[in-house]
Amino acid sequence: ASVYNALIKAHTSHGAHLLALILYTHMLSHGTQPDPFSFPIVLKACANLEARELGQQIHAQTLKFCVIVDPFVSNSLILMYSKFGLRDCARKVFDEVPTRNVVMWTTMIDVYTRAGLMDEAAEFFEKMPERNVFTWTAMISGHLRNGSPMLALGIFRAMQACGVHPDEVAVLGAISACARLGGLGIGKWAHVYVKAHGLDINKVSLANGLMDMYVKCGSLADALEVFNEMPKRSVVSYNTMVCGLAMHGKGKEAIELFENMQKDGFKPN
RNA sequence: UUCAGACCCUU
Repeated sequence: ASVYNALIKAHTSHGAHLLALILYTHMLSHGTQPDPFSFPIVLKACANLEARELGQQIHAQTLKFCVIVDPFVSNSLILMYSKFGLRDCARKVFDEVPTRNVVMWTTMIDVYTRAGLMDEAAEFFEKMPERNVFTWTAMISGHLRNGSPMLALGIFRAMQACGVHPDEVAVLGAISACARLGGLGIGKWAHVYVKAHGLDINKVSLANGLMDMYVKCGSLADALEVFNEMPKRSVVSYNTMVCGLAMHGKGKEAIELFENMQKDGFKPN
């Protein structure tokens, strides 16, 4: 099965989910049994294709072929059902797992925040035995999605108070909260934190987030500095800066940058 | 050989 798994995985990572599933059924019909490594790959493909019937069939197969409940498989089932919009099914899988790990708890929190059920998310957050940076960031992103940047910042602070070190995604959440609140002071602190802790500022989304924060907090000069120092830019980087210049009354500079963007080979979207 | 925060950050 491991040879098939590698092949199936190669297809899913290129977005060819349907081909992956065809390959999987080919494997079954040729007498090769799936192993616990097969299911997460193929369940994710079902989730992406919203293939509900097949997903349920494969759920049945996990019960048939797995002697013990594999945490990777359980989590993939929870994710798949939540993508189908079947929150109760996701919850049922979670409730029936004998030993839950931090990934499953975090997945459930994410499911609830996406549904706007922040009370349920908070309840899970408090109940769970251990939390890591993914868990904390899921709560931060959840509050941002649901229009509570103040609460997002509160969670970020609590995370640090608990001794969990923020990574790029966590800091980006805090930066995004600052942008919405106009909190230049904390935003600058976050920028310093990124530099001081060697977080990867070359991650385009992190630099984009910093630029956006500076623009919205009224510091165009800082935004331009981040932009100029970016080794790699995306079309979003240019959009952010063009809009930033325009919002700050620099119409001419905005148009110039818009033209430079096209010279750099970026097509306006 | 397999899972979670990032269909995110700009408009």
